[in-house]
Amino acid sequence: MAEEAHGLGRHTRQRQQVTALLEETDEFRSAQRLHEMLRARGVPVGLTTVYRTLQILAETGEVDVIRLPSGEHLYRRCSAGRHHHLVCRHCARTVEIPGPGVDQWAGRIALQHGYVDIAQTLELFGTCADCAAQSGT
Amino acid sequence: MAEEAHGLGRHTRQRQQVTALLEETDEFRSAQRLHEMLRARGVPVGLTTVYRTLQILAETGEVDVIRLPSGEHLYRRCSAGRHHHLVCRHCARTVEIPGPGVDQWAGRIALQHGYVDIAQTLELFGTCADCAAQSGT
DNA sequence: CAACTTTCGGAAACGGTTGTCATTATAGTC
DNA sequence: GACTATAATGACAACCGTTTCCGAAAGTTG
Repeated sequence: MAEEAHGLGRHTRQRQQVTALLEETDEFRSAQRLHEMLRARGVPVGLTTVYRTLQILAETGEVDVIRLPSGEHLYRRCSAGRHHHLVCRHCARTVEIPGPGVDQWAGRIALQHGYVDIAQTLELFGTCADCAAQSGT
Repeated sequence: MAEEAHGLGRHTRQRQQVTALLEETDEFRSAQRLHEMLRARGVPVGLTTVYRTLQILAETGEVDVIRLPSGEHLYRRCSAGRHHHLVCRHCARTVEIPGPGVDQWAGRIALQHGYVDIAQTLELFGTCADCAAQSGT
């Protein structure tokens, strides 16, 4: 029997590389960027595979996903616990915001209106101190 | 001198039709759907124009916009005051949630981390009572 | 090692949205 | 009412991140 500690099925070289790359930093990065980075370091992996791997990891909750206003998805290794993100819209620097309170609030609201199976999308976008300083002066 | 009560520039037949259609109901509808509806009732308007008009209306805060997980945008005439939406993921029935509290919370968090110029995206998606009853039984 | 199954990955398709640009409509001015 | 500068229109093509297709390659099992 195979070890299924992760949501992925088979233990392939490509998937290992993707997850390894995600482990390296906390930055949110797009699928395309991750693909680029792997190619740059000589790992021959297809863009399709990167997308698929990230999709699986996202479904099983092993990575966090946020969606930029532009529509592209950014991925990052997941830290434990329910939380939201405060993301710099220029450099993507991210701060994690523990947000159990928002969940409760959402659940309460939903119940009041008879809605079930609630999902919420809460992300905060802003300009971080560094980026503000650069463009400001 | 022209009347500039709205954010739109010239007062064209097409833009009047789009805004008029938005006034009719509170439903969230996509640009494509609005376009379809206008054509169906014999108003010859281009899809591009509908997109552009909605974009302007959204920028000037005259319509609310939400983004579905699929990436498509839904528009609806705006009601006054800061608020969020509880949207049924099946029928798009929407309840407005007054949410000044979330704004304050977001502002406080952002300040703590030195972020400025904050924008937040908070939408609640769920299944409304009717839709839940239909699929459940 | 052989047989079987999953995964890979290049290329093409997708779908909502935006850009292009010649044509048309609008709103001040004469 | 015409005239004219200028903004808006709209058919079509381009965009762009993402997904699908499907034959080839690699992983897994017995």
